[in-house]
Amino acid sequence: MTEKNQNTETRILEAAKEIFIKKGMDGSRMQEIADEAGINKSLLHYYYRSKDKLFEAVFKIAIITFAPKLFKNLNKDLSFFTKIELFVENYISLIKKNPHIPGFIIHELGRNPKGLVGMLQNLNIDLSGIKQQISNEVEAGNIIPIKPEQLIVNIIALCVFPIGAKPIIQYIFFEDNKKEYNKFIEVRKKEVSQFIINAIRRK
Amino acid sequence: MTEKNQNTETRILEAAKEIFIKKGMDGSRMQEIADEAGINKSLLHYYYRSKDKLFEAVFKIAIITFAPKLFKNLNKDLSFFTKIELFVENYISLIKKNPHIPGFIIHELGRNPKGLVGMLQNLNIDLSGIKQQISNEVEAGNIIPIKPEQLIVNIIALCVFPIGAKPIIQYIFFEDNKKEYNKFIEVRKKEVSQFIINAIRRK
DNA sequence: TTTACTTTTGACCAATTGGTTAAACTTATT
DNA sequence: AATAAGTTTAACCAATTGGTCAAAAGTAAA
Repeated sequence: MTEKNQNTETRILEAAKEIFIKKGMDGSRMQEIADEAGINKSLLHYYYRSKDKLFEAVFKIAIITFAPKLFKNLNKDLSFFTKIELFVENYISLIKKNPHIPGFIIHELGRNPKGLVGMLQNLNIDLSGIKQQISNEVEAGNIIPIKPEQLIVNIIALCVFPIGAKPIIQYIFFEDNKKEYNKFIEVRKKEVSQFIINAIRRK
Repeated sequence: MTEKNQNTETRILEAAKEIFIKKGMDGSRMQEIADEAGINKSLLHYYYRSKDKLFEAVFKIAIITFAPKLFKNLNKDLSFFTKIELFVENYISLIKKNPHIPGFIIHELGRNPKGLVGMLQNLNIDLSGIKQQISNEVEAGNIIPIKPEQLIVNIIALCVFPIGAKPIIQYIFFEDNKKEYNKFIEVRKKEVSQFIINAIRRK
């Protein structure tokens, strides 16, 4: 693989990511992706044989961006609540940089669950560590009784939804004022973790 | 308008709702909608002139289903926390019956914000009542200081996200076991409101 | 330079898709 | 029954789209 080859392949993937994640599989055109990458449409088929193959590559990237290093602070020597604070701040920042990814994943999974859910298997996401830690905190009486799945989903919901649903929230609450909305999200980086900690802390 | 006309028009709208909300504007075919409604494709254009017009009708229905009677218990003579409990239970039940609507709205708004956000104007959603009530509760010292927008978004996020993201959650947490996932959602009808109340109640 | 190989392009194709149109069929009115 | 109006259908069309293919352009080795 020559260097120019690599460049082209990367440019294609970057362009496909941009278009697919914004418009979805069905709303994206191979020609548009080629234009975005600044190449001939035939080259798309030269590197990735079909639209489906190209989409698959982008979908994997989206999942990896969305699902992953959530728990990079998990093994550090920090209190449970501090970990929550770090996670919330990191995750909101991450989603804010890729605001279309949640909607993209949800829409595409709803459209083709069989084909795409299977793709998750390759990424073997392991939550046993964090689940165990939550159970420990419950047993130690540091937090109220709560199923690990419920707490994890709550945390992710509070981080992801407000950014995924940006257009509605920005319109309904802030009269479509982008700056007001951004301020709203910035505030959440601190407040969401306090909200969560209040909810689960033993009194 | 004769009765048969009404029937046909209704059947078309029902079919369009089914298809559009599941597959999105770009992924839906007029022929498929016609088949679903059991009529000839030309009839779609006879009642709704174009795909866009038909989509617009469906999108409005989706918004109305999603955004609306959230606050039907708002004016009853109940405590603030009881209202939250009622709202959470009602809203989760509502979304559970229409699980594709959140993803649909988010995806379509992301695809065409200019055209569709404007459509929200017609529905003049009024949150001033609930916002005022939250402010009152804060001032009365019944709940911790929190901006009404933050609390409302938190509540909706905790209700909507776990159902909108069903395929992922069902796969990651419950090995794609539908019953386990359903139990998970049922539990949330009670637990989410307790989570919220814990988070905001003055100690 | 010649040869062999990869990369890139333009021209082209078959299938699909939203939409049109004229004719057939219903229904109500006279 | 005849007329007029709305309703439904089949056949058709132009445009778009994913994909193919052979030729051109670039690259490296001989």
